Amino acid sequence: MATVSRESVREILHEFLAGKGLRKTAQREAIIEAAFGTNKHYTAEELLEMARAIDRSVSRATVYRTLPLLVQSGLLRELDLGGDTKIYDPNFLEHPTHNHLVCVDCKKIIEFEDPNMELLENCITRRLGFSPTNKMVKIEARCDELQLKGSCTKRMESKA
Amino acid sequence: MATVSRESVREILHEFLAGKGLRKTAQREAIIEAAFGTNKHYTAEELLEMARAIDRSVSRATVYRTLPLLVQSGLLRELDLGGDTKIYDPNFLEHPTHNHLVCVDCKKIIEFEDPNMELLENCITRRLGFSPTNKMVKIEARCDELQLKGSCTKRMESKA
DNA sequence: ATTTCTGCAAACGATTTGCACAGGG
DNA sequence: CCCTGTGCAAATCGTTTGCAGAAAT
Repeated sequence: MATVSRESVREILHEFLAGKGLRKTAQREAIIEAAFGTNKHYTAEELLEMARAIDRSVSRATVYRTLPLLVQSGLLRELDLGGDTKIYDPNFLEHPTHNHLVCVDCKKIIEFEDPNMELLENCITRRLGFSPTNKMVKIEARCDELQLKGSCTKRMESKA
Repeated sequence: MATVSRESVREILHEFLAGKGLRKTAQREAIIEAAFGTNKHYTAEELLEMARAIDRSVSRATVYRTLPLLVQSGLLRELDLGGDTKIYDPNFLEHPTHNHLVCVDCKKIIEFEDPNMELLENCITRRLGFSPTNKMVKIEARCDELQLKGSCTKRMESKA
């Protein structure tokens, strides 16, 4: 699935940080490693756990301070899928135009890409006088399980 | 703009509340009056102010306890447009399928309806095994001002 | 009378921030 | 060395909740 190597991500990030006069620290390295060592979504708290598995000294504050940097770099996407926790998605390099479908009950997230949607988004956005930059579409819906059984199996295991 | 009368809203809501064995109180009346006395979006805090203008005794807690009821009734829509504050939209009776476009900078919200988008949403949603219920699309983009001047006039006056 | 509602203030949970020290350049 | 980065713990901010009294049925 990952067509962009971990190395190039690290490289891009190093350039990005260097360009901003930011330093290369063990904690940031660990966070970066954790952030792009998966292609699953995660919360800040989950990223903290993952980063700590690499470097025990990483603190919550540093994760929260580093996340905005990763987002600014363009390699990480911050998703507001409802709920009180932000979700981060490391899959945008490979699928820059993908969107999200979220089950209203179990919050299961499905990523999808659709050229028609892409096209239509652009049309609508322009028609309304906006510039189609940084678009982001979320569709809330009911997953099959919810539709059939009235509740979702995944409901308890989901974190957001 | 408002084709659904305030009276029918009140009626529907009374039935809804009665059906749940809920009581009709002065505070709820004030909140309902405030919530549907406008067709603009508002936050919980803003609704509190509006409701207090009608009945000074309305408290923040009651607003927060009443909002979910109004949402359940189907007359009020809760929007997660990013940011840390939920936004409520009383315009869904008139425009049940409308979506939102949000400026990434000034957070200006534009409502739009588009039959193609509607159709496409349904197709995609079904294709992915979800049921097209309770859909909700948000497009983040840059408004004209932001694009041209690099910042938005509305930036300071916007609340969310 | 019984049960739901309410306001108040304390509790909450995610995120942010002030501070003094640690550690890159 | 200088200045940024860090962990810690306290602070925020929107929202939720426990409680005792108030009001609706």
